[in-house]
Amino acid sequence: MTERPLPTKDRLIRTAAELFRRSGYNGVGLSELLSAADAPKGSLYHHFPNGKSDLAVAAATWASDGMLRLIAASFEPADSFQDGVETLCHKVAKLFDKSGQWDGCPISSTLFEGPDNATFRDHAHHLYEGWITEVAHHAGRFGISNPQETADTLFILLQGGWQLARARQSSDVLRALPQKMRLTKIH
Amino acid sequence: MTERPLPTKDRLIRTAAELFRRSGYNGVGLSELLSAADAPKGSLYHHFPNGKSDLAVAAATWASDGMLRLIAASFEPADSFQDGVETLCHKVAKLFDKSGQWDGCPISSTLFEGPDNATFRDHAHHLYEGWITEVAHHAGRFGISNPQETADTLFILLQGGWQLARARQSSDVLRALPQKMRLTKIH
DNA sequence: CTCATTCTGGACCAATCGGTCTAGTCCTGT
DNA sequence: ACAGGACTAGACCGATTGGTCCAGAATGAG
Repeated sequence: MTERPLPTKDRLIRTAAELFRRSGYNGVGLSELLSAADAPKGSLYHHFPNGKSDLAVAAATWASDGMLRLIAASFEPADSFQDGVETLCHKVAKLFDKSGQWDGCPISSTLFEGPDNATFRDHAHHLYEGWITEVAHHAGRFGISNPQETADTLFILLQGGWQLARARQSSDVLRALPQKMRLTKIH
Repeated sequence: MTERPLPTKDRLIRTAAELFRRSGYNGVGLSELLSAADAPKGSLYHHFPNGKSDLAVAAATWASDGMLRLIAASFEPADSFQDGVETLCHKVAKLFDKSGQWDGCPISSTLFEGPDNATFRDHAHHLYEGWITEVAHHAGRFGISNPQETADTLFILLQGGWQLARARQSSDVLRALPQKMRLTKIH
């Protein structure tokens, strides 16, 4: 086992991402968070001077980076755009199953709540557009005619599909997405 | 003006639905809720013995009924299923704009948080399937070959579209949904 | 070894949380 | 007129919230 102690800051970010995804920004108290991360309060406010909100932004960014890596890992070795879509949806479905079939989208759970802070909204928008840009890049690479719109569609299907999967407690919906996507516009 | 005083119970449900949609179940305190509804605490616990959670279920149900009426109002006078989809997406876009382009889905904001109560999850599932069943009914009525799957797709597009619209602070995404739907499966 | 900096540990705080409880008001049926 | 249930009003409660603060441990540079 790689029993790496992992620095406190990273431990905070990871557990924050996990807990916020499960219960939402307002559903997680600092005490619960700190005990889960096994860190004292002083460390939190040392690494994140603005406390909970700073940590939430960091956690959402970290989670978003993971998604970007998932997208890249799906499309880079793919033979076609449709092939990448298939792989991505499959990976997301696995992620869903591993998350206990209940957690929400890490970004919306973390940033779409809490203070109706403009910073939160803008950051969420920024992260989402990052996903879409990454998908659009690959769409263009595979010669899809309207990469931006195609990326939008995939994003919408994944978000909506995740929501329905959550309600049904089943990843079947997510696995069926590529078919819907195929019928959409990949000529 | 129809200055109907509206009974306390209904006032509680309506304001609860509104506030939960905006800030999520855990983002709204009883004090804020009660002052917004101009009701004392005693009334809440008279009408909803289990307090906040009972109220949340009632609020989500009320909001869901509104959505069911929106679906019916879109498909009943329609000339075709695709026509109904167009109308529905248009209506939802208007709703989005009227909500200040920030509120979430009333059901997920209210029930997908809070206690990881099984009751909440089941009720959310029940309400969502109600929407889908209603759409599927109209899809069948218009001779769509696979009404259930078509209804699923529309639900997914609306949920995902709403999410993206929220991030972009624009209802354009929602208005563009019918086109994606058309390309999807209506023969 | 020494000193400065970074980081940890946790006591402490006011504010707010959801919830309980009871005294009183209002409304309705008789 | 009066009885009785439906409803309101809000004081009050213990628990928990996010946040502050500082003493001290650990660390790295000279």
